[in-house]
Amino acid sequence: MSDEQNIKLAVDAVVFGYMEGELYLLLIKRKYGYNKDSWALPGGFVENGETLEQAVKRELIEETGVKANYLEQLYTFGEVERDHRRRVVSVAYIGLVNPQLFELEADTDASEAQWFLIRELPSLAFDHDHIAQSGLKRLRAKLSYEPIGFELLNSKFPFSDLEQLYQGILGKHIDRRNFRKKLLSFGFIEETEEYATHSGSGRPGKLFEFNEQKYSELKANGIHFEIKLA
Amino acid sequence: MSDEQNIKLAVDAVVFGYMEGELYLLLIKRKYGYNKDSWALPGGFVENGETLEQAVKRELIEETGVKANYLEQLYTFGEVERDHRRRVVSVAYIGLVNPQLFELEADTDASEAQWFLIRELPSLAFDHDHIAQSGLKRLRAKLSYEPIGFELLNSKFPFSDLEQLYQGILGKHIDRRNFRKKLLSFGFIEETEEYATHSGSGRPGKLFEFNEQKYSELKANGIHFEIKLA
DNA sequence: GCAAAAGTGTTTCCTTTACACCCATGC
DNA sequence: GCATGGGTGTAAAGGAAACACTTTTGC
Repeated sequence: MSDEQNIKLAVDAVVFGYMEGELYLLLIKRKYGYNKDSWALPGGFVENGETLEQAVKRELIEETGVKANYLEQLYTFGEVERDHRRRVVSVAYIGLVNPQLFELEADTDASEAQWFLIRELPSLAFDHDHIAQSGLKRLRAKLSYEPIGFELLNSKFPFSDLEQLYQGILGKHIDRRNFRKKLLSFGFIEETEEYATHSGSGRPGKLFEFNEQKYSELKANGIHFEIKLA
Repeated sequence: MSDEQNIKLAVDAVVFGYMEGELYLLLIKRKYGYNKDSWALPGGFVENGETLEQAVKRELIEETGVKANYLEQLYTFGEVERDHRRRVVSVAYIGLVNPQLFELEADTDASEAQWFLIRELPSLAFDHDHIAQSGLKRLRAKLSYEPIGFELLNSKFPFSDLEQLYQGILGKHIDRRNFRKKLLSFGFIEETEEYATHSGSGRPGKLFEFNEQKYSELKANGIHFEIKLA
């Protein structure tokens, strides 16, 4: 029985980054084989001795040099013809990364790795357009009912960064006062004594930091968070 | 290269049924191989020419005779040691079924198929306990922010059935008046002119039906549904 | 001193909750 | 006629939304 008879299992990563008010997606250019030279999501086959999550992390590092500190399983794509060469089922993950923390380095299968503005994506190999869109949809949904997104920022950030992040990703205007009131009311965002170094004009804002532990505690008790999309 | 070198891909189904105020889980007794005679979730290997969803549907029918009218992907379980014999990664689905519509028939790999009260589950083969619990958690979460659950009832049902279903699954008391008001306010539950045939004592209630189309339209526009768990 | 962003409270509105009595039916 | 579940409205409380002026800084 040839290899052609078996279903191969792969993982793909939809990794988002955020810089200066804009959301980016991490893509690689494939070095070998079918779909060579087209842009695609980082990913690859799962090896026998590793879990799915280990596989994504490994592929991400190999292909881009990025180590995602937030990873969550998105969906498993199992259409029969998603890869024309052979049957491949792929488990997709969402990752969040602060791009400033990594220098992109294409290593193995990828000849290039690059951040693309989310609203200027090239067309992607296989069904990766579809996977990326699902990822984006999930990110938006999740952001609006769970305060993730701190992974996209520096560990200390002015409040306006958070605002902009939310507005950027959700594509909506958010009332500054209500947003700040709400997020601070949970208690997992803490004020530090530092101030932003003036990154332009205007009054420098205080820096805040995310208290992951407090967040986990609250979450365990059923946090109730929601940013309306109106 | 022996078969042992390849990862096998399976699907498993966490199928819920609802009868007389109680939530049930559909289990099979395995006929062959390792874990023979222990209870397990219906499921099996994905074949090369079928999608994941087709595989679940096929296995469900083969092993239990049940045709789920609601199926949603739950999660993909990829721990290395979840099956001690060889590497198996499993894509789990949640299904909802009105048990009264089917006679259980174990067919191929299963020697028996049976509905188990959710609070009296036997211990299951492999990591199926874990999968089942994830499924239950998801069902509860989903039920509380999206009005699924009509698949568990007859197509025409008295309002009290819905109430009981919600209370049964969420394990909480719900105010009858507020619940009815809220659900009817969406407009996808329609009053019929029929009345329940007295299934006991008391005044027979009007029968309602779920208008799936209206529901889909609303959902597309971003429905806002939530049943508080307090 | 002016342009740019940060910081801050109050009022209005709407949604959610709590709550109790009458009605139809079977026995 | 009584036991059982069905049907219904209103008031109070709480959370979300709308909204504008003052402060600090760089230039």
